[in-house]
Amino acid sequence: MIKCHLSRMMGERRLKISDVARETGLNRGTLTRLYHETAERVELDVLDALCTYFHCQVSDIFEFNPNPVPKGENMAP
Amino acid sequence: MIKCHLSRMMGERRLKISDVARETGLNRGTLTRLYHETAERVELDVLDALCTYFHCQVSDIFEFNPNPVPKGENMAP
DNA sequence: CACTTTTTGACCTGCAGAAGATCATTATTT
DNA sequence: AAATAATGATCTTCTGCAGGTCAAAAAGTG
Repeated sequence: MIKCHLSRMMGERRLKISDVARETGLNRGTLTRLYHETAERVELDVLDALCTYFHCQVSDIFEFNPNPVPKGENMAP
Repeated sequence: MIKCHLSRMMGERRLKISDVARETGLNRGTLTRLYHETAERVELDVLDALCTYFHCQVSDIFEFNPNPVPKGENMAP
């Protein structure tokens, strides 16, 4: 599965969704979906804006995990 | 800008669009758009299927290029 | 070479999901 | 406590991929 690390990247920088939305101009709903990993698609413009904003690569935001965690494990609150 | 390396990855393996479409089950139109970099969004399912198929990471397929090539340059044939 | 098969690009319609806006609830500030 | 900000949820609109088809181009075959 594809894992989105936006929440981690924001956490490391102590950023709020509203901060990123304001400073990137991206839609807050879009960021919320990426943050909570409920997004099922990504606009390349959005990915571009995030990479620019975080000065990072695509791989810092999206990671392919060939070994998804089995259900019910690693679910610490 | 976000660069898609699908054409390079396919070229290295001498794969045709129809090969990848057949073997991944992905829509040919979708692959054509990624191949020619006319796609403006990516379904995460599609990205997952491509990473699985090529045994690669997201960064092998998508790259963020903070220094896009100026118009009219590097446009060999 | 001509003929067949495969691949490709282009186009169309339907539809899934992001964009954009709004509202109620919850945090945070003052 | 009151005011402000942030968030989650929900709704409508709109963009562009999925899926299909068609004609042209490429590759394969006798």
